[in-house]
Amino acid sequence: MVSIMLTAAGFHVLLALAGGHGHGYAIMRFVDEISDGAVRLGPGTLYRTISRLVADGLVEEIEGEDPAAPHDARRRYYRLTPQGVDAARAESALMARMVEAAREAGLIT
Amino acid sequence: MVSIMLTAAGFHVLLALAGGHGHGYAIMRFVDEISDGAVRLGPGTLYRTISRLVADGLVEEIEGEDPAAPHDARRRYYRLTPQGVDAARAESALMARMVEAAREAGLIT
DNA sequence: CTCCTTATATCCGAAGTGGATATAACCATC
DNA sequence: GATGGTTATATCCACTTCGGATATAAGGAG
Repeated sequence: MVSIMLTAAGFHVLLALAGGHGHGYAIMRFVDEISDGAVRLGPGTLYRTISRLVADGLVEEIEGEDPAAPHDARRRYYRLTPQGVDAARAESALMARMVEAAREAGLIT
Repeated sequence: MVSIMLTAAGFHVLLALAGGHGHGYAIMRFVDEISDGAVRLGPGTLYRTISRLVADGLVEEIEGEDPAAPHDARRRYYRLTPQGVDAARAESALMARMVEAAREAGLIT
């Protein structure tokens, strides 16, 4: 498999961050919710994926914290870099084409 | 990652078969085309993925061949089993939800 | 305090991937 | 009927990624 190489887990993380879910545990819950529990990122995959995305320059850690949430010293917040946004867009477009193909094949009612 | 979990390659194969692309090489070209060349299943991943799907009961080999195509003794034809259709439907629905989330996050213009 | 949930981190065996290599049938053309 | 390019399937190896277990600890409710 080629391309800008996002794994499925990587895309889930980018999508969660694009939707404003800024720290690891929130990402995990987001993925669980959006998939109705069908996809579950365990801690191993989750934090490993985040650090890979940081190393690849698609995600960066930010120092601040969510002013709307109570203080929690354990949390580490992240956001997409411009390259991360590009990668998420490209992968979203690809996925939209596949959904379209699935619809044409009668797989979506 | 949980459930009857399809890998990305596995979903691509099911999608190609649902669209009527009945043998390995045709699947490879379908994936290449639908992704504008961004995703390429090499022979290793392709044939290994097919045999895994057969072992899991999502795909089955059929003896006949495409009457519209010239005879080619090398080809091996496949089709989705009912379970394969179910899996493809479930994965398509999940993917459609993710595309929807991507759209809400402004990732699709 | 105690206990449950939230939160991050790391380790290990298992699964999956990519690309190279191999083999051979098919087809055009010279 | 030899030659060479494309189509087609199969297998191997090193590498990456995954899932789940384990560890640690802060936060919050009782």
